[in-house]
Amino acid sequence: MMILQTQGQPFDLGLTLDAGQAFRWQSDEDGWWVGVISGQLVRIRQMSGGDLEFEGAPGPDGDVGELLHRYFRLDDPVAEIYQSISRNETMEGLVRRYHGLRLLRQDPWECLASYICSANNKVKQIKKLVNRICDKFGSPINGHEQRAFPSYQQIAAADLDQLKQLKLGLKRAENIYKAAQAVQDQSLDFDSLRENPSWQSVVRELKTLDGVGDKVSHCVALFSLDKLDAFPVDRHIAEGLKQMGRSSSRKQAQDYFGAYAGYAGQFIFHHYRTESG
DNA sequence: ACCCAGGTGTAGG
DNA sequence: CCTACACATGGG
Repeated sequence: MMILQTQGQPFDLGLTLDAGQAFRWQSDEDGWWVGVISGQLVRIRQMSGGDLEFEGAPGPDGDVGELLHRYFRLDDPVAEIYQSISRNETMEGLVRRYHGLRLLRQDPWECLASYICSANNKVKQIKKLVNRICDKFGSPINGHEQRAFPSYQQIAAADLDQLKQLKLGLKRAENIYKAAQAVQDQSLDFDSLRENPSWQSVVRELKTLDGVGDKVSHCVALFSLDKLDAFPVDRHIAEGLKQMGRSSSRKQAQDYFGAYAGYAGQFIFHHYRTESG
């Protein structure tokens, strides 16, 4: 059993994993969470002091502790971020109430494909679709029931008809398939998008894909490409902004919240999703 | 049966 | 810039 220290910083594992940004985590008994990161099965729970206890075999992408540290964005200046997004009393309240809610740094391809599935779906349904994709096309993990999220190479090489048989709805099978081709032929390059400091150009690139509009492109930029000023607006966030007495225009909200707007959005989303407005 | 869901694309003002 | 609507699927 290994320990990952959170250094006393605000970090709530369950809140973060259950806030509708990643779709493959399952809570076990006794507060354990099971998920797959970089093709590696990980079991993790938060101890009473706040530190994280985890187990998982080190894989080709290195030490699991380092993977988790990266995945959970433990380097984020969270105190500064929470202060920065507390721009009004409502936000102060949300930051206090959901103290320890964090953004994740997900794999861009998995994030993109998952959020193509997210359009006009409930979180519970998105989880089902994503797990269906894994069960059908993902590589098995050494003797576990779970499978990895399929690589873009695996999806690009898949039979489109088999992908369609997963009943993903709308044109998601085609759109995910075409997105995988784009990543494979490097017309879409996640590494350069991550290095690009401008969320605008990242969003512009992502939106050239079918099934990727304003909302999904901002989610991918925020949740996987380190664009913390990206600001996805879905129906919950639009409702939250309205109740905050603000315009639900994405751009206005983004300007209002500033460099860490995406963090603000996650608090708003979580609150108005779970409290149903 | 009707309504909704972390929207998108298209068509028409 | 805006609004209106169809779209596939499953759950309440």
